[in-house]
Amino acid sequence: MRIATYNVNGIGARLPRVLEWLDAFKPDVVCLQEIKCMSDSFPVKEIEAAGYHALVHGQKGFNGVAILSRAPAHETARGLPGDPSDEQSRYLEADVEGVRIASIYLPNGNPQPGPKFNYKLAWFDRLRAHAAILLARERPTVLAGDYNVCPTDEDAFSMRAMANDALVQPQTRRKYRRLLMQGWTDGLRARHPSGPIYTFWDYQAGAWQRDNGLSIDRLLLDPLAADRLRAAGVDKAVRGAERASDHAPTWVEIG
DNA sequence: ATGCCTATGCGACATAGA
Repeated sequence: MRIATYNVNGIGARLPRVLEWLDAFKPDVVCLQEIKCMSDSFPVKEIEAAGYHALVHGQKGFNGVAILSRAPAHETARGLPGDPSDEQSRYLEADVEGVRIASIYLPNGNPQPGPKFNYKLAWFDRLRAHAAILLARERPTVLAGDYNVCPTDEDAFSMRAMANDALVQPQTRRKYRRLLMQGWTDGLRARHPSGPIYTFWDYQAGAWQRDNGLSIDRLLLDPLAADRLRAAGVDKAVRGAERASDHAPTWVEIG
């Protein structure tokens, strides 16, 4: 079973790229982030024609997550629990063929310090609280998404360029590390333990051409899913296409 | 030191991204 996460940066602009990629790589489950549309504006017809079911948690203009799956998906959560006043669509969760899968769009948090950074850190705390509940179920679980954190210096092309960015701050890294320490395995790093394995390249300053990337899209596996981990990777070539997202699809294969 | 680029919205520039 191949599970992918892909921040598409607007499904309206990205649909041709997504359909090409689905046809070429045929992932079983796809967690999308930044669809940037309302749920009823999502191109369900086109996705279904490509052979996928679609669960959509949208929002006008910004954010928005979805889960695409070849097998039917049974929704288990819409929105991250813990703050009823949070109206941003950044979390969707479902069971697919016995695997609990979450599509996560963790807040960016820039500029820092400031209210957006505080929101990011608070969101991280809520995610950790919910993740503990998922772990306690002791069922195969994959938390897939754009975590908006470079966990180590190796996950950024330049620490000098990123020094003031919310993605590399010690507070951000601490939250991510605390999440992992609950018992999650970072599937991408488990299969690529050292060196750059970027998943994002900025549109600006020729970042793609210079390979100035960041590694911020990850899939976290509970112990049962981690035991079944076969492979992990980044579909880097997708980033080089015309009108590409600034993120590349990132995936794990579990047996 | 700043902006570089891209997507969206009821738009004619602003906001957000990372």
